[in-house]
Parts: sequence; C-alpha cells; structure tokens
Amino acid sequence: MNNDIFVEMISKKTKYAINALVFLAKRTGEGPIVISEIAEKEHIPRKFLESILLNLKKAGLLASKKGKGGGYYLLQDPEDINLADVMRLFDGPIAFLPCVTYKYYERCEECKDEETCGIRDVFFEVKKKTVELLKQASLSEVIKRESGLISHL
Amino acid sequence: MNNDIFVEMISKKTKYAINALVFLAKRTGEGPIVISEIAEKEHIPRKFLESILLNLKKAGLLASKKGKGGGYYLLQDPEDINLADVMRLFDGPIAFLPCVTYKYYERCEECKDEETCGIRDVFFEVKKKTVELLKQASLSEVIKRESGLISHL
DNA sequence: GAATAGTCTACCAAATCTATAGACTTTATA
DNA sequence: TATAAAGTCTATAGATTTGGTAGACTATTC
Repeated sequence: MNNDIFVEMISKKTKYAINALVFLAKRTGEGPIVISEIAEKEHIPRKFLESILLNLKKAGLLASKKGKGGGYYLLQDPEDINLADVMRLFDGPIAFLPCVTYKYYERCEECKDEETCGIRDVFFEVKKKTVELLKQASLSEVIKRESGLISHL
Repeated sequence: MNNDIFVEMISKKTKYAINALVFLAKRTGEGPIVISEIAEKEHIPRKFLESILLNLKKAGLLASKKGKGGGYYLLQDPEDINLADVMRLFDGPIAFLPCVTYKYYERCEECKDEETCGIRDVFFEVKKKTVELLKQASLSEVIKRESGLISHL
C-alpha cells in the first residue's frame, strides 16, 4: 500500500523544463535570457536548471549565447514545441507499460500472450489519448490557457 | 536526458496485482486459490505476491482463507473492480501533477498562480481522460477484450 | 584582462522499488 | 491431537532513480 504522502508522476526535471520554456516563450524577441533570471523567477534551483537547459539545447529546442549579454532563447516557434516532446525528453515514453510504446517497446516478462492481452489493450488506449492531448499542448496553447480564455477545469 | 533504457510507469506491484486479479476473476466460483498457484501461473515472485494480495485484501477486493484448502478469492464482482482503483491503491493518484488530484492534492511549490496555470489546465484534462478510461476497464472488460471481440490496437 | 555567462565532470544523499528470509498463526483433516 | 498446509507479519537489503551541489573550464564582450 502506498503510505507515502504523494507519488509525483512527472519528474521535477520535466516540470522545471516546461516552466522554463513557457517563461522563454513569453519573452520571445527579447534576446538571450540568463539562467539565473529564469531560475529566480521560476523558483528553480540554479545549478539544476543549468543541466536542464543544456538538455533542451541538445534536443534543439533552445540555443544559447556565452559571455556578457548571453543567455538562452527559444530556437523553435512556441507553436511547435509541445508538452509531449518535453516529457519524452526527460521522463522517457509517455505510457504506463513498455509494451504499448513504439520507440521504447519492451515485452512484459510475465505476459503470456501479448496479442490478446486485455490489459495492454486498455493501456494502449490510455497512452494514445494522453499523447494526443499533450501533443496539442504547445507552449502557445499553454500561454493561451493561462489567460483564462479556454478553461477545462 | 534519460539514458536509461526504459522508465516503467506503473509499478510491478500494480502490474502483478492486475494480473492476479484477472486470474482470480477468470476462476470465480472455484473457491480459494493458493498464492503459489497464482505466482506460478502468472510468473510473479511468490513472496512479493503475498504482500500484494494482502494489500488487496485490506482494500476489500479480496478475501482469504487460511489453512488447508485455503487461498484467495474475489470478494467483489469482476464488473465492479476496475484498473483505476487498483492503480490508485499501489501507485497513488493517477495524475501527472499533485495539483490536479482530488484526494492527494498538493500545491506545486514553484507555481505562481494556480488559478490561471495553463500547465495545470492541460494536465487536468489528461488526468480526467485517463481516469475515465481506466474506470471503464473492469476486470470483466479486460477479460472481454482478451477474447479479441473488442480491439483498439 | 576582467567580468560575465554558459559547459563539463564528478559526486552525493535520500528515497523508492523490488524483492527475500524467516518466524508465526490459523485451519483442516487424518 | 498432531501435522501439514496456507496465509500473516516483521525486518532487511541491493539496485536504481531522483534531485541537487561543487568546482573547474571555456567562450565572449567591453
């Protein structure tokens, strides 16, 4: 039984990454923004954020500039960056079971017949819907929702 | 970046629990089934399964009988046990963020204004849909899908 | 050349997950 | 009533992951 208060399902890395990206998206056109500003404004441990931004850069979402006047800035259009991609980058495949992923497919050891596995079928459906919703959630979409124009809550 | 081969999202506990429950559901009416039989047939480490079944018993899904001729059996109708409940039992709330759960609600530390948080809005939608799909997935539904009558793959 | 700012490597503490071991209790039945 | 069968309880342990820190290094600007 889970005695723990709470099991967070997305990692802090992903959460911080999303927050940093949204922050940068809102300030498109202002030129490079320094790590420490993002860290402060978004309440993210500075050193930890460093490695996150580096990952986002390697993944091609961000670019950076060194030296005075340097910092990070979005490399892609906020329309084109979505939460599904970000989550996959840090937390791996978006699925409850490895057998319903495409890129990270792995058979369940205990599974007797995957072809007719009802559990797999259920989790495949869940994964499909989740990815669909997260793909739709681009940075611009997230920002748009912040304004309260669209609310699902 | 995730260098690990794969991050399994539901715990083995949950997976084993579901498999054990489906197994028991298929054998409703046969009386108590011993732990070791479930362990063998479902390829679950025996001792580990013990504690899982105990949890399921405490949660009111299973009952047990000690001594010779004893074992475990379903206490509820297979229609009435769904994957959402099982997952919650072992893995906690079904949500990517604590701020979109009901029973385990917790505010994100870094969050500036929850009311207008676009990220929260997105993840709330995802959670809602996920729970909906998992609620529909009762043990009987899983078994029905195994037969290949309904397939979403 | 000094200050600024990102990059790289290494490390670490805490928590969680997946078990395993073994003693104990209850029950059926020969 | 002894004994074997079967579930229950407590404790522990190894491996992995997560979240975070430290510090040296490199590149850029003025």
